[in-house]
Amino acid sequence: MSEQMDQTKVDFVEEMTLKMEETGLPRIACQILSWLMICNPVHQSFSDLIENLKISKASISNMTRLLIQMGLIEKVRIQGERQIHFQLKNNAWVDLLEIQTQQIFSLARISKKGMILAESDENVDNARLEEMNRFYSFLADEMPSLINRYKKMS
Amino acid sequence: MSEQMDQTKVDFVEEMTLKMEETGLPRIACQILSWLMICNPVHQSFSDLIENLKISKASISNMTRLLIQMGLIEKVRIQGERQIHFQLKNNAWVDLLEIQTQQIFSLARISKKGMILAESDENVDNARLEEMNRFYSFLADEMPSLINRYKKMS
DNA sequence: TAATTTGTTTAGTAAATTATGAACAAATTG
DNA sequence: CAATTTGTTCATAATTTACTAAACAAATTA
Repeated sequence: MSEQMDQTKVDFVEEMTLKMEETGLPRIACQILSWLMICNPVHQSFSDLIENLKISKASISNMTRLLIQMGLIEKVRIQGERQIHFQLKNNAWVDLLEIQTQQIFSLARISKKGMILAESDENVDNARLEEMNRFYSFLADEMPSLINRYKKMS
Repeated sequence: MSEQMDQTKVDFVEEMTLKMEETGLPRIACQILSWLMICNPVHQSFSDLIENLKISKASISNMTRLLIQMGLIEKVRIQGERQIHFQLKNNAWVDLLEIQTQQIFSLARISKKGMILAESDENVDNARLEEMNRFYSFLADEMPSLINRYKKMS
């Protein structure tokens, strides 16, 4: 029973890891993140991660730092335990989308800049830059309120 | 004057390329895409791209194929010209977001699957999977209508 | 303070990706 | 049909990234 559940967990980690890798995140970061979705307890030490994911200490050090920088996980101190523990942050996924929304702002800004530059050149057809800017300006407007709408749901 | 405008274009291509590279797209694909935002005429041949971007024929062949697969650009035949030409597709950016929305569907599905698996194990705290699923289900619901709202704008 | 545990950093390797020149194939022209 | 142009594919070079083992530093314990 415990054995069987472990296999189920391995499968889940593998599936979620594969999907997350598509975003460009390194494999081991994806494995750690996926494991932290389903582990028991919710916080895991270096040795927990080594044992369950079969990865090196160095990778854990590096990839947890990356995930912390991204705002997806956090370090926690557990009463009576010497080792550092890691756990998924509350609101990790919302925070991630908020960061990605910054890219949308950048693309709106760049396309606007291009429009202004191209306006002074009558040989350049501005339609492409205008369409890009119209779209990303729309998203830049809408994403924050979309996210707020989610946050206000209880 | 033409010289000066060229420099402005080079700067735009460089800035947009740097930003697009953050998404993980190869540098040359980003350069082609950026150039196709501002070139005159809007369609460009192999030799146009080689001349303006200083990149190899082989890279153009490979990276345009990638951009076509992504739905961002298209091949066009120009009346009286032998060479294939490439141009930015209409609605490229909206189409791109629609593809990215597929990822959201996947994450909603995976987290749901995890919830179901974890329910049968009383030792696993389901809160993390539930939060992830609540968020991506929300987005999976909302993104299509957000995109439709944009499409209906005139 | 010596011994042990814990975590980071360094250094090196393995693997994957990106980009190119050259060979090749296909189409067009004279 | 020979010569030229056009675009793809192949082989390889260059770069980057991911990962680990081992060295190291810091903290804890005995």
